[in-house]
Amino acid sequence: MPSDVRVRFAPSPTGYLHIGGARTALFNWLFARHHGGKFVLRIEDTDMKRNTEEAMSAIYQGLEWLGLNWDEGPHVGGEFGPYLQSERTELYERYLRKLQDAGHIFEDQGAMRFRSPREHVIVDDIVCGKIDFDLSNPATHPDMTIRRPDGSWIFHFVNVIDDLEMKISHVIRGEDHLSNTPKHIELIRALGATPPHYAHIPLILNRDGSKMSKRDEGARVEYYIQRGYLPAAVRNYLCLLGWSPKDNREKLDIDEIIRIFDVKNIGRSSAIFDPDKLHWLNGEYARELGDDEFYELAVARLKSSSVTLDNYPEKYVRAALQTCKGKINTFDELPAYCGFYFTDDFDYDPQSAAKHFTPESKPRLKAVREAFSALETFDAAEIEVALKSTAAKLSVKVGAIVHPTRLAVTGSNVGPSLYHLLEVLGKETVLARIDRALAMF
RNA sequence: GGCGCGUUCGUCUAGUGGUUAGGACACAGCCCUCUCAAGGCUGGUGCACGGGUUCGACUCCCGUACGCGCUGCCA
Repeated sequence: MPSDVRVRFAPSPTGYLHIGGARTALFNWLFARHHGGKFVLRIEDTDMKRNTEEAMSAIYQGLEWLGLNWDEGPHVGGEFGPYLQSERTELYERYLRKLQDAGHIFEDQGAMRFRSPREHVIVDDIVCGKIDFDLSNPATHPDMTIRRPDGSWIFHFVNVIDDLEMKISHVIRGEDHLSNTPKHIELIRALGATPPHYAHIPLILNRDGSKMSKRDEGARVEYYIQRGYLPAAVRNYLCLLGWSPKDNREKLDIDEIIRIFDVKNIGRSSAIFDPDKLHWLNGEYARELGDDEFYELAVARLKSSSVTLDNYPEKYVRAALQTCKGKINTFDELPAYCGFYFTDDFDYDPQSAAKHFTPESKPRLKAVREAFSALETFDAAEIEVALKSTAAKLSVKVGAIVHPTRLAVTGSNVGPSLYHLLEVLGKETVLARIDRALAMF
């Protein structure tokens, strides 16, 4: 039996996809997938002035990146199209006439307004419960305008009409619309139709509790795409804002989420977006990546950074990146983490140098150089033996020679496994870099 | 101002009358260890406040405070 669950995500093209909007889309998508229903994308572009294809592509790209495929909407079509409100004006005219004929409309300075029946409206919300709104006072609940004097349409009207026309069964949207819902219901009833089911989900807030706005860093999905986050991780994190599987699991496969997702389990209080937790979760996903997958993503990220890979054979690049796998949480950390592989011209981190380029370091580095130059095979295992025996010979801890060596060869005291990194770099390069460091003393 | 919604560690959350209030992120310490991560262990911090109801309230009711939303010819 096919499901008659039909939900929609109805953004207005403002040029980017807001992270809160993405979560609203995600919850709609999950609901549709859970019930085997349809997820519809509708673009609310009634404000014609700045609605371009470029502005909309940010929405399409963001949704696609998150894997939120729509069953009906732009690009894919569907039997209830068109899915751009700017192409549906005839429909709105028809509905306006219908309301006029029934005597629900009056004109006010050129604008068309809907005369409220002025009654109590009970919104029976799936997450918020039953809420009684008293719309009897015109002073506090003025008759809403549905069309401006210039002929353009107001959101409340076209949104409601399209939900009706597109046979939307459940309206899952941000809580900021909760107070608007009784007005929408009035309109629907005046049309002789039955309202959809409603589910208003809590908003996502900034660290300081303020509403996330377009100015905030991290408020747009684009930001996470650019910074090298993994879509599965961002999607997983978004699921956890206001929803929980209730069994302490956090990292969840999307198929598992679809299976257990239930709107009724969505919380009622707003949630603060925590970049630290997303960062951690992204690391959890990044560590699970396959070698090839990691390599592809890493190369893609490095290509858009100042690191140049052109002069290095793929085998070298692969080996180098392999030593970074599991060490980073997001790919934008990569250029700084592995840059030393792809240039000999790097600076020594001043704080590390102060600590590890000391007078005692010189003889140690020299000893390391000697041990390395004597090696026949320059691989991680041999390097480890050489470093440890050198440390033993000098009667110092391994760390006492490892740190200066790492600093000399990479410019930093943080990075991949030293033994493996040296193997990748190769004997010649390593010796040259130690010489360069030695010249500092 | 009016109306609506909300309030469990710093943050995300579990919890629906009797729990040592659980987990995760972050933070601190320890272990592991070639650094950093990862992993393991340990630690601290929480039911906004005041009244009820009840033998017993984080849980139910009423207030207060605080936050947020709506109150547009924005969406």
